[in-house]
Amino acid sequence: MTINWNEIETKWRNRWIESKDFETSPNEKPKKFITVAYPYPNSPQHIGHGRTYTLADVHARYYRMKGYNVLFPMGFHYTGTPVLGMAKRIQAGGKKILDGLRNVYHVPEDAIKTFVEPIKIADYFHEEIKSGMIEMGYSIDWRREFTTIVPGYQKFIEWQITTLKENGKIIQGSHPVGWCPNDSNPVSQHDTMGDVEPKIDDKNFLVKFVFGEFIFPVTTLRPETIFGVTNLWVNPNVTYKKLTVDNEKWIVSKECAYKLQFFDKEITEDGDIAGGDIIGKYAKNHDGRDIPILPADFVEPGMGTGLVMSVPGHAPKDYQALVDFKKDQPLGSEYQLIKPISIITTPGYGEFPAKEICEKLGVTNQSDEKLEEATKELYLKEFTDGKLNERCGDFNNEKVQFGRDKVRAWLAESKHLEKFPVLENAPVHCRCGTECVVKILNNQWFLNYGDEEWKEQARNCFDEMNILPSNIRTEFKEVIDWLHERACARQQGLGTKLPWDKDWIVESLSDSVIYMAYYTISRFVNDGTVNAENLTREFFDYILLDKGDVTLAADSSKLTEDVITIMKKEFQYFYPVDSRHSGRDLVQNHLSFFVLNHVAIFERKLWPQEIVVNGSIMMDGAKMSKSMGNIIPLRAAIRDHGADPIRLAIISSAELLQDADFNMESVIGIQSKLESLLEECSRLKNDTIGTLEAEDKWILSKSQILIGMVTESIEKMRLREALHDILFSFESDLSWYAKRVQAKGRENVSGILYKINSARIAMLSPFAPHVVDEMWEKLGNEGLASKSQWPAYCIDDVDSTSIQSEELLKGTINDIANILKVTKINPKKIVIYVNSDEFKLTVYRKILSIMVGGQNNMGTVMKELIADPETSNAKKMPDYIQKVIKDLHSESEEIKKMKLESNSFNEKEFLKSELASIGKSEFGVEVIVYSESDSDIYDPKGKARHARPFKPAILIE
RNA sequence: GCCGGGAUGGUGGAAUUGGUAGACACGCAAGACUUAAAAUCUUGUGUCCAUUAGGACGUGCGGGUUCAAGUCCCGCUCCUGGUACCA
Repeated sequence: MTINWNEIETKWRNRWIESKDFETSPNEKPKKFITVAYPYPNSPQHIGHGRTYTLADVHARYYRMKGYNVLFPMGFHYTGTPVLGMAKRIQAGGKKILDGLRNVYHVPEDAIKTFVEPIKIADYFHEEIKSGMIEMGYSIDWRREFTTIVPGYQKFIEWQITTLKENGKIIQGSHPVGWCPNDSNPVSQHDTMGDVEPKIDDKNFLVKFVFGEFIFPVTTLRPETIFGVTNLWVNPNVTYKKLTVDNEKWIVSKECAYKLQFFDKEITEDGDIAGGDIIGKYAKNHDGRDIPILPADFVEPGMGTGLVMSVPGHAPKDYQALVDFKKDQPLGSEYQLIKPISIITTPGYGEFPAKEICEKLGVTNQSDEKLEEATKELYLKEFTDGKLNERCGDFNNEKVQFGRDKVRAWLAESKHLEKFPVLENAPVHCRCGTECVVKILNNQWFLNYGDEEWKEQARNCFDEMNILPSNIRTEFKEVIDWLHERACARQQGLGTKLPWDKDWIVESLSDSVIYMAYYTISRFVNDGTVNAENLTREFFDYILLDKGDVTLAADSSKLTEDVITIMKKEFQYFYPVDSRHSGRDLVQNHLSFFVLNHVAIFERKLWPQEIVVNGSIMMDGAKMSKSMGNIIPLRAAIRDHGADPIRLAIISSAELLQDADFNMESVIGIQSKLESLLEECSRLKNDTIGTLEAEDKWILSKSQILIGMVTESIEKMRLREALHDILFSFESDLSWYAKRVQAKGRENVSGILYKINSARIAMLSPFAPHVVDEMWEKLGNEGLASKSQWPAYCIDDVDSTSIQSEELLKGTINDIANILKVTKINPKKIVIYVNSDEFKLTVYRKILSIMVGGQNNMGTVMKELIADPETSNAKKMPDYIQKVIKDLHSESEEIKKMKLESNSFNEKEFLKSELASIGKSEFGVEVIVYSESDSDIYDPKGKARHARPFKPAILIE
């Protein structure tokens, strides 16, 4: 059978929409509130985006079948800058982006024409993504949909940010950003040529030397080396500038003077000074030592301040420059007395590591390229393994990696040091062509995530929360420890203005942290019950925080008390969030902020209950990227292969946190699996079930076990495993059952198969909802599978005796087949000997009980056997013990437990009645069963004595 | 660099608390069916040695703990996510 996926999917999707299956309002049932991070609509969805949403949808559908009233809503995150950059590029006729829109995303020309306006881009992809979500069968309550720039949402964000400010979570300070001097705007990846992210190196510092009335600032990444300074380097060919910087007189290069303009300092220019005029003089360092100023051509005016401090003991470049310099100096010159100063002790290096490494690598002069390598190697080694020595005063014996920060703090305190952030990956160019600089924004607004008390509350929340998979918990812990102030407003982009400072827009990762609460309100905004103007501060305070009272809220919002009460009930019913799904890339930001903001705003009982994190999707081993290369648009994939096969392929490709490698072969495999399942369902009928035979009891028990396992897996969001069990593992049980039924020539099993498959199909419904509703219909069941009850797992329905007896039968058949394979005998007669020795059985069960307890060492088992008077004679049969241990060792924990639980049964009777049919059909000869103690036993080769419980001896002639 | 996560056959990946490593799927090979091919079905498939029986080795590398290590500990190598105005 070949399925027309789109036809089936449309049929059922329409059915769901007509009966408003996913429109969820408060009722008397217990609720689950499942949310996913909403998408940013600047491109169509591809398979990779589909993963998180599909996982969440399966989760939602599962809970719905479990009897919960499940709310699964969706919004669209318009906040931010990417569409601004896109619009700019489109307006400029950027070929790359236009090609991408036309050829990869297949956006119609009419739409592209409108894309010069950022909102139109978002609107277009919003609809595109929404259509994809509908086509994927996501069970979303679309009545609650919103974008983050609608007035109602903006009111909500204003309330949120005001509340945070009043709770003392927002502070003002300075912050370095990448900046375009031409546009007077911060630049991000989307604003630069080549889409490079301007990276700011905040670990770069400026150290001040005193030069007469002037300050002589040099930059360094290693402030601790101040103790090892022997001289300063100045380029003799450069003309430097004299500046007044906040009441200090500085000498810096022209390039540095330009950069300083953006550092929030008051600067006036006082004229030039030639490098040559400074050389040969002395500057004083932090402790008043006279430091000679020497010439060096390698000093680049564009780097740092254009002035360099020389630490020849530990910096290979400085060492080599000093060597080169001394060569040109007369023998008696005082400069010949300049010697490197050793300040760091590093294992593997002597007093002057810079000298050693230069000699090791054979560096010949200061323009030698090997100096880069030498610097890198030594820098790292000294950082990780080095210790400051006695020349470093109070910092003697500090490890470099800790000492550096202490030295920095100490120098900063005495005003000898300040920050000098630089662009790590300079030069970065803005799209306008201007080279970007670092700008210090001094009136920046921050969320104070560094606040210890706040962190502690977040930790409490995490401690109580369910985190799936659990091994990501440590990462959250690290993130909370490491978080500090984070800018929460920016100067451009779509979004909501800061209520108290309208020059700023609430940053996109700060306006998306507690919006799940807004889903309970948006329904009323969308249907016109309330307008944005009604959403006042007192209104939100009353509904979300239970502050004030209904009268106050009604007065302020101009709404009736009834409406407010209904809305408050809606919020109280659905909140808190029961599960939040997201990709792993959001752990360090969104998900952590989500928790931090909840604990800052809401009372404890409204804190989130669970976070589920999934890995990304790879395509043929490579990450799917927006650079428009290897993406598969979701809607195209649905059209070509069907939504259900895509859903299953996404889920079955990897466990939750693993990166999933998506490939089309698996989609094809899944399609054929679903096709044969649908076919099977068309054949089965709800016949009455007669008297149960051994294999019927077994397969019914196995299906109960399947229900138990699948339910447990889904609870832990181990969806790959659950799906695997439903589709594949259980298949092998069914084929064994088919073999047994066929061997007996039975025709009366349709009712049993119907029952089993109904449960199996129902469990598949959250995963492949469309085709399963079709299967459900084919089975002749009432209603929809997606609205049916999740199959109940009942431990009492598991017949452990039938499981172990069937295992015995399978094992015996297997053993016979193995012997036949090895011996290549063409069997004429097969004889089975069953154990009947009571003592052997007692010992067997004793060993079983020991092994279920976790022990399986021969010595331990033997000791325990001997200790028990009932089995102490076992010491005479070590060979038997060893074999039994081996037998049991190869069985799963569950089987062992079941064997132990169930009372022993009559092996002989069972094998006699069941082995005949299957033996005949498998091997084509009669299989005769004897008990070891039977008087009429046929045992020409004396095999019978080898029989063990659950391991009959076998004779083949 | 720092903070996380990871490395298992030809491939994707199982092995959940230390207890048969390689489940399951793909691929490949042989066979059946077919004029042929595709599809389907059956069988085989970690490596090496061995005609067989069987044996040895084997989870990135080097050590260690344990009766037992893919799993725990120490030291490396490589890959990967994040690294703060990207959503």
